[in-house]
Amino acid sequence: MERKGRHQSIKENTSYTLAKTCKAHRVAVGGLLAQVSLHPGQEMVLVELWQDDGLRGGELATRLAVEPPTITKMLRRLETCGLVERRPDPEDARSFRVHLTNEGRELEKPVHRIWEAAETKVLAGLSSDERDTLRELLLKVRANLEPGFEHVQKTV
Amino acid sequence: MERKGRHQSIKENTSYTLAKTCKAHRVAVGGLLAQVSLHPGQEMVLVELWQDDGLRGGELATRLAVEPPTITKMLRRLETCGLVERRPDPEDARSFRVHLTNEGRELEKPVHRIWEAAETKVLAGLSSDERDTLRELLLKVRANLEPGFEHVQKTV
DNA sequence: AGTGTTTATTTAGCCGGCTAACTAACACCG
DNA sequence: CGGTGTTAGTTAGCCGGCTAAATAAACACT
Repeated sequence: MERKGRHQSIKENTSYTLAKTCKAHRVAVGGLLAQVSLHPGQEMVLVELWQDDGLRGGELATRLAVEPPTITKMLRRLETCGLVERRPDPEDARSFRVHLTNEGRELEKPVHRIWEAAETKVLAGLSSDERDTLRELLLKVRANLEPGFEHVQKTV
Repeated sequence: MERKGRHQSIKENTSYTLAKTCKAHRVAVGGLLAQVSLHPGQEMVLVELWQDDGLRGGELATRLAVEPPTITKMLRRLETCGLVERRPDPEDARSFRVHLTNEGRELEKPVHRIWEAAETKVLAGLSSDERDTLRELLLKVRANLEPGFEHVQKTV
């Protein structure tokens, strides 16, 4: 019976394990982010801005692989918190540029430390080889799932 | 400079890649689940019920690693859709049992197929060894992150 | 120039998820 | 028996995410 698939239950899927692992990860990071009064997801906006301040709203949405309305609301809240500010785009009156405030810039190190703590927890008990392998495999999977994301294999 | 950590940017973290990979996965599965009018996350409730019909609300929350209010709202919606029904627990008047309706049961195969499609997409281009390795590594990471989740190594 | 189309963003409203605060039933124990 | 504390769920309200529909500026073409 049930000869169609390899799996008795969805729970056997690697896909399922990926989802559950990620949920656990989000919970873990979320708990740490609360220390700096950030909600899970908001740090991703800041990561992009720390790298390239002054992005346009649409570009942010693209980079985060998120729909525009999500950015609208997140930016409103981040602006209310005083972490970013929106400035009109001189080249296009439809657009705006998102800039970090000093307060936003000051969060970089704390959030960096939080992500390092998460990294440590995630990789605990894995050998150096296993860590590299996991990273490479996740990048491959991401390339499979995310159109437009291309994984360039590390020079091995 | 910046001798403290190995990473220049959070984007180098395996942790970051895990989060991004999972987001892509959620989007992919979500797109497919729309075919059966399910929102991402709802299928997890059904997975538990397909395995053990008649669970109590609290038990569902525990298994999904979700807070009770989340279950309250999800069940209300699933009930409205006619996929599950709540029946009073004869042994405890505070509690209730969640039972699948016929309609809920009928979703098992379609959702199963959807997850298999996702699985195929996730694992595309990975060798059999790589697939096993990915699965094992994800389980280890999950065990690192999720208190109470223990990964029993497969007999190798 | 004027009309039509495409592009950037917002609004409204829904869903999954959370915390905090509340209610109601059970359980225990003096 | 009755009071106290614990346990199961709900409500309210917030945040990240989505879709559909509206707005408004830029562009494109006659």
